[in-house]
Amino acid sequence: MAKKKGYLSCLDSVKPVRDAIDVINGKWKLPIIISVTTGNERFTDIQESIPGITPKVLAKELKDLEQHKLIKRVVIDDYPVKILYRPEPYATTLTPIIEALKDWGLTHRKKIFEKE
Amino acid sequence: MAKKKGYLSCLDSVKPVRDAIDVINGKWKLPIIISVTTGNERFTDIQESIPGITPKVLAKELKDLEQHKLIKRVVIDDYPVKILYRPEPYATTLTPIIEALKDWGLTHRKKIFEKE
DNA sequence: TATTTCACTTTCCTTTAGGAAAGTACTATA
DNA sequence: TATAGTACTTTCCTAAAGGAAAGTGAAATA
Repeated sequence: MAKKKGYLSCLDSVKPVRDAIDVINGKWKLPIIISVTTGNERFTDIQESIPGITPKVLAKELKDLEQHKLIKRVVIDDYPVKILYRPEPYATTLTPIIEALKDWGLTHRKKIFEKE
Repeated sequence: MAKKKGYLSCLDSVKPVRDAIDVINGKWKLPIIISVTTGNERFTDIQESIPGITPKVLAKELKDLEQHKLIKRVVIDDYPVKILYRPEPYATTLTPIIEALKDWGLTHRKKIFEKE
């Protein structure tokens, strides 16, 4: 019983970890975050900055990222209207995690390919 | 050109980040890692410790985790042979990342559900 | 001899992520 | 009037993840 409880309380950390991973998971989330944070604002600019992405996927991922408050869709009411995508300051809270994942991923690749 | 180079060098971090995420991604990787590190060793014990997992998925994920050197498949040559799954010390290098993801995931959930 | 346990594998099916190509509604420009 | 740009949407398709259920082969137990 004590063992089972211990296991279940460990499982409690699975959900938030999954929540976090889901935000940056998928083929295009990180490239889009990077593109927007490096200054690309227009839909077509973002699209052209990421080779291979289709407008369908970009539209869907931008909505996702907006729901997660990482970017903001800004409508500029000129004639014609402009639509800009801008990074939210909140997006920077992801940076240390992405760095940690990057570092681990780099050493892991070495670990896997080192002589057995 | 400087801008494009900047973008491309940012993209260089996408691959290692993906490498890292792939290791812990999917529905069952974390529960299995947790189950093994908390002491479950036998296939059926691990299976029973994770509600809902099927033997097919467990077998596949255990192979994956072994390839990534996070766990070890140990064959004990008694009669009958026993097969044990044990965590590798290397698996602990994941802990700070999982903790960071958990913390970010928890605050993120609050952020998303706070009044707009 | 029959049943059970262990560690899986096999087959079939559904769901989800993502790609390719075309279309759309509006505006601007030649 | 015709073409081009902007920001998408729609439809159709494929591949991969994962689930359900049954099967397998060897050894242990009743």
